[in-house]
Amino acid sequence: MKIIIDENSPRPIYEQIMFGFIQMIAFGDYSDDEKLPSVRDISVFLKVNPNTVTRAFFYLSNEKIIYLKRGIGNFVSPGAMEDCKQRIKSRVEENISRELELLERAGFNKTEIYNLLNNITGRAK
Amino acid sequence: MKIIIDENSPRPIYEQIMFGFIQMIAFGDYSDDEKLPSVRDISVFLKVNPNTVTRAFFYLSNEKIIYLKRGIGNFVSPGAMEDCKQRIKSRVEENISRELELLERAGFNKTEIYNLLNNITGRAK
Amino acid sequence: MKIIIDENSPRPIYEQIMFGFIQMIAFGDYSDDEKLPSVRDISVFLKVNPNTVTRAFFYLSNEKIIYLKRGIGNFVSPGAMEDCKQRIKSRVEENISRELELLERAGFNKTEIYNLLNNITGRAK
Amino acid sequence: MKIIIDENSPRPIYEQIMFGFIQMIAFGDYSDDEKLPSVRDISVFLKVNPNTVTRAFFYLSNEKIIYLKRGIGNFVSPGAMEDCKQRIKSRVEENISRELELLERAGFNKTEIYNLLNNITGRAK
DNA sequence: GTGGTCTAGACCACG
DNA sequence: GTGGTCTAGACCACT
Repeated sequence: MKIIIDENSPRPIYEQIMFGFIQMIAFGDYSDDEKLPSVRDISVFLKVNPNTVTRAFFYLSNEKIIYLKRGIGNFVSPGAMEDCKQRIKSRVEENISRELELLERAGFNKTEIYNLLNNITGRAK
Repeated sequence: MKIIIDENSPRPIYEQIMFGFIQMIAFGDYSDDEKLPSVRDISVFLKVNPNTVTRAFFYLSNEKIIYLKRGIGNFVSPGAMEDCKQRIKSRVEENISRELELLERAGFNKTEIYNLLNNITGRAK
Repeated sequence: MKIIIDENSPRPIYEQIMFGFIQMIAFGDYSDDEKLPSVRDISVFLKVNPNTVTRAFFYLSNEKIIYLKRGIGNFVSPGAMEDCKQRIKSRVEENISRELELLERAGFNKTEIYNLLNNITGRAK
Repeated sequence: MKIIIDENSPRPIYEQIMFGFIQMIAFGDYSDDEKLPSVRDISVFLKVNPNTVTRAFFYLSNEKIIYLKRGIGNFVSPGAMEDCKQRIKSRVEENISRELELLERAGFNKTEIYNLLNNITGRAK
């Protein structure tokens, strides 16, 4: 369970949980039709109210990333891994595009933008 | 006035306004000690509650980007342009870093990330 | 065995099973005092927890549609066929009435409702 | 406000509220872009917890039947009336179809089904 | 004053 | 033991 809750983040906790599972599924920590931990276990582990976890799971099942078997638990939908990777990819693309646009609108020129990007990826290596 | 309010964005409206001014100042639309439009005019123009504009200005003056002359109006702080460019730059760096980290944690490899970035900057040309 | 379980239906599985037997008895698939399949066989066949089948049978025997001989099995109560047909009929009447009321309350007029009904029965032919 | 909560219904309260608004909008009680009562007011009126109302509104806005203006309230989406009528219609069609199928599978013949339908619509007149 | 989020905790249906 | 629903009530961001 790789989720770490940042209580001070402006993002709601249920969203952090939700995204945590998207990441783990994309990473392959849970495979198709594998059972996820129970709502109660997660809530204890993350020190969070069960309702908050339920909410996260609700969104995930709404998005068909997980499915529910009544009285049994929540399971990873088949094909969810690819779906999650795709979601993350498009989210990232969108956000980076927006950020770069912002630079342009603020008067940064191509070279400056290019350097900035190099800087970031260089650090990451 | 280049600000466009997206009511459906999860970002608060006051923040959109605030950031709009940061952008315009960075771009050079307003120079040092130039008077900004009145709260009232802005609120009418953006079809927004005057309180919301006031809040945006409150934060901006808190950040020393603008200053208030009571009874007269809000003015651009000297040196605000450079300050705003810096703010935008570091914000962008931070955000892009975070997004790239996310890709890594989701199991994307260097090549995939590199291609994705190329894709975005390519499109922007 | 004509029962098909829809795991995704909001209706509980035990109810689907229960209603499946009511249907089969009404249709004449089982006659008075005939032995029903064992809980175990049904649970295997439907890929369902035996408890769930037991619960369905419990309600059915509560309703005097079937009766239990301990250690032997469950049997169709004499006269159950007529009973089941009646149950189905009144259930259907009730439900259709409710649905039509709903249309009225939503502002549909007599003609629209008439057409809608025709449409459905037409299709069914 | 035409909603009446049936605490004993198997349907969750939030769903009853949700459907109540769908009905009222379909009926024309609220028109495009009209503000709905506040969550708090509704919760007081229906003697229900505010969270429950919030949940109903959440689903409605998910379905684009209403939209939210932050800090102001919930509003009817333009075109929601037609949408709601359509939703009700297809729901009703689906349910009635299912009920009639049931009759057939239970061994009722065309004439019996026809009479039953006549009976219901006759009563309704 | 508006809705959004969260906690604490309860009860219930289901398997 | 599993999740679904609900209450009571709190705090917060936004307008």
